[in-house]
Amino acid sequence: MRGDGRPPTIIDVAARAGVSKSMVSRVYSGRGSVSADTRSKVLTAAAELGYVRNAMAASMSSTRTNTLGVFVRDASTPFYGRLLVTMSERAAEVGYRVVVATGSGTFDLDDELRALDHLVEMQVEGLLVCSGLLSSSDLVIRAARTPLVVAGRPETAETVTSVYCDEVHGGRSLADHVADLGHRRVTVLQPGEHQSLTMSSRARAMADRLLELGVTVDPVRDVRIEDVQGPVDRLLESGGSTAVMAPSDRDALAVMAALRRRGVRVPEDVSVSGYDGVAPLDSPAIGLTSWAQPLREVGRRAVDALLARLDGGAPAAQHQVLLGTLQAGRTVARVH
Amino acid sequence: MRGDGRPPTIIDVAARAGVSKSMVSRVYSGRGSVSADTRSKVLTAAAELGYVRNAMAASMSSTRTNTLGVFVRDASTPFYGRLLVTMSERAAEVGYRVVVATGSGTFDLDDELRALDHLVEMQVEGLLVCSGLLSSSDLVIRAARTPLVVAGRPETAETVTSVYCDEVHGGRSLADHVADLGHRRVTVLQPGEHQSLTMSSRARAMADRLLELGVTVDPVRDVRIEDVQGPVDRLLESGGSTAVMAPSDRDALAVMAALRRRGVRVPEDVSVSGYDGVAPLDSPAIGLTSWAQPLREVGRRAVDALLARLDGGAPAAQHQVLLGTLQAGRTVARVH
DNA sequence: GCGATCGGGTGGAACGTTCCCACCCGACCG
DNA sequence: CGGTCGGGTGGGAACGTTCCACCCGATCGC
Repeated sequence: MRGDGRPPTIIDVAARAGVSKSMVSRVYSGRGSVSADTRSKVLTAAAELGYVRNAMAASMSSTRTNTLGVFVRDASTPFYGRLLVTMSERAAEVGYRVVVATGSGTFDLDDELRALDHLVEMQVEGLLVCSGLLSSSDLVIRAARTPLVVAGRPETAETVTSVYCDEVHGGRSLADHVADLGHRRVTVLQPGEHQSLTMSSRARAMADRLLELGVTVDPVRDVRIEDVQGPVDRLLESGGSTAVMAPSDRDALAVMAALRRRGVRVPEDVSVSGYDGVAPLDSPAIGLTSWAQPLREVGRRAVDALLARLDGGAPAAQHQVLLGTLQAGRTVARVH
Repeated sequence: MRGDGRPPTIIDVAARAGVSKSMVSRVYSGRGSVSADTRSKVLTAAAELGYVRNAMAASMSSTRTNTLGVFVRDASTPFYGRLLVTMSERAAEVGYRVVVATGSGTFDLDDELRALDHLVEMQVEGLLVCSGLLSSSDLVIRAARTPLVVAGRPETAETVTSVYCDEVHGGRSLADHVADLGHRRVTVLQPGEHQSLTMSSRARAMADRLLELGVTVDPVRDVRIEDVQGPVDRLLESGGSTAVMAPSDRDALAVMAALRRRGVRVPEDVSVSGYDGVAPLDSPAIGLTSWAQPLREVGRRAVDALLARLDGGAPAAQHQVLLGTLQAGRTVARVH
């Protein structure tokens, strides 16, 4: 060991074990052949010294990091949290490490781009991006350098692979369910495209389908979750709609809170539906009616798609579209 | 640029800009002085080449990574998710990067230890650990090499710094609330210490306080969240308790689901309380009565405590204990 | 019995940065 | 007017691994 306080290196271990540093490297990297005798000498010397391998130096030298970068918009939400966990699980299964960058509610576009660039600087071999905010062109630039897979939101750019759910199918199916239960006039919350691509498209699908079915739609456009009270109050004043379809579970919860504040019962007086099907709102104790996205499947497939590109063969870009399932809860009641 | 397909390095940039590699390094690391002219020459050359800095090589050479490692037990839960996001936010504020490792529901102790060791191998300068599973002695060993802060669970070891909430205060206060509302017989779900240190101690505090107040306690020990139906059924048969206190919001939700399955209304027939105060159950739409832990504060302070140790001065180990606040919802009703 | 093969081993050159030291030169000081 | 200072610059030695070329002796097929 060196005199100073720095942690021991393979050279220190080699000296103590009486072998060359190459042997220590072989023991730890698992490449090349080592006799049982040498291996145990190295291992005991390492244990005595308290040696731990320097993964950075290793990948610096081998120019392989065995690491995937995951960016999620906000890990504290169940949607992205679930995606993050499945991805890191799957990556671990196939022998990759994961470096995670997460934003938060207050994160803006520049922050997200910076976080993404950080990941690239850390020499990740591939990038998994989960965010509705980043624009396609921003991603294309980065995808030129590092293989990139977008998960959880549609992406049609040629050079970017993506795995996502069919928002139109989901929105229409959920609208079917609401109409089936007898609702003839429905308020649909429709965020703008600048707020979220996924939410606006699923909400548009809901409205379109309802109209097709002859249901009257009260559209509320560009509504933000913080001020959902106003639209809800107006809905109650005009008194027409028997149901509110929100573009996400989170929005549905906000609507339910606003209704409750006015003494309106869900679903006896007004029905409410969400979208995403995230925990814990799917619990029977709450019973939110929603459209469940197969997030585990999305996460798993996104990792696999990225790996396929990394391991060579895979075509430049492929787009996998998954379907979800109806989560029929208690917040949408039958009307007569 | 080199002939092969490898990404450009500072040497390539230097050649193109007509300066030495030292200059390029200075421009990107911000250390040392560079004339405005040289800086712009370097920057344009870099842009033309599509150069991105290799963060690994940089920290390899400087033996400083500017990176903190965060381990959370399961990022998909709101509790750990919140902790993770606040920590990464705070770290970003003070100029550190974060490498995250997350387990999942199926993660066992060995997996957690491996994940922790991975983080250390990646040369993080400090470790933030959020998990009720890891034993104190496992952590002490790792803390010897890398400064380590435990967040969200009590830790009394000498060499480990910790930031956590006072479980006894919280448990007792919540018990006070339930007793105040007139409940004279209460079922308390008490997990074993091997399941979770925090949950078992808060549950014990609840039971103790209720007994002090002359309330009859029906203890249910070592209950697991999957089979909460049995205890709930027995409670209904014996018919004594007017309230169930669960050791977490998640457990409370499971109890509510089990009650509903038997046609029992909450809170009209039986009251239920949780613990943690996590989103989205704190929404007025749901109104779960709980004890809210100041997770943002825990996360922020944990990062700051770690930084204090890194920047030298801080004492070997300090333990910060925070208090929570009552989240009075609607799931615990007044009884007469 | 002899070249080919193979398991086990060595030493040194990468990998892409940072950091230290040496150097130059113009400005300022006594 | 010589000496000192400091901004700007270049060269080379780290940093801790992996990987490659090479070496040695034992076994193998013929």
